[in-house]
Amino acid sequence: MIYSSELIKGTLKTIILKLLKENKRMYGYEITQTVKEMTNGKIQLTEGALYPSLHALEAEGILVTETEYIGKRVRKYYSLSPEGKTMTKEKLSEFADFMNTMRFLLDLKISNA
Amino acid sequence: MIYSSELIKGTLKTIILKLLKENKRMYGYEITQTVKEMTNGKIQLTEGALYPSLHALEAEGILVTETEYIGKRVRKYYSLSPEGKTMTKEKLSEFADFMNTMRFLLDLKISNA
DNA sequence: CATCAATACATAATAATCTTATGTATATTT
DNA sequence: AAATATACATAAGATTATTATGTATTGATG
Repeated sequence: MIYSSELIKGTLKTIILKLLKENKRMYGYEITQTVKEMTNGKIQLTEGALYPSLHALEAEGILVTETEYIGKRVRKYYSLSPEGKTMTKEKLSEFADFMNTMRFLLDLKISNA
Repeated sequence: MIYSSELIKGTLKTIILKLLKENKRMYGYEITQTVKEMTNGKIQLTEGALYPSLHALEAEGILVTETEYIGKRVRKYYSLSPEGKTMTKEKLSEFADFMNTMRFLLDLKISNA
């Protein structure tokens, strides 16, 4: 089962920031694979959404990049700038609050699995 | 504090369906006020998002309407069609699953407040 | 060894959805 | 009397995602 796309809307940047917080630096393809594995395939980020989002975050100064070559193939690593670290804390805190609000609003049961 | 708009994206239909499940029938303005009250102002649905969404759900046969007059002022009540009730169960189940996935992915703490 | 799948980037056209602004009108509060 | 609240609606613009396409290298499979 893959979630309907509207559900995932608006969560992409939060996911990127959290993964970069935990893993110091990651490249685009690695992010898609990590999310896919961690969610058992339930969330599959598309390249058409991911790359423009990474570029935007870089342009905003939230992310910084290092380009490396693996053989002849380019790999672009992203990591959090100082402002990015601050923003990540804020975004995660806001998201946690939002989830609690939604859980209350929709009267959902908590799974502790 | 009001949540950043991107966070709320994609949750509107789920909220509408859940409220109509609990309250049998509601009108648009009532939905905005109820959500505002239940979330202490943290989620404020805008009319420009709500009304088109209600119209779309009606066109899909998910919602049915009854128009009433309160004095000279029109009020349009929405309620779930049989298909709407089925869809509501599915959407809420999917959303609960999604929340658990996101909570795991972002490693968020659970508030039982 | 040739072909397919996976890795790895990027972007453009289109679609979907939301924000912001505007419009109309009635009812209530100050 | 004027401002605020109630109650609907829609249009222009912005944002963000989907889908499709493009390029190129590397690894696996028959």
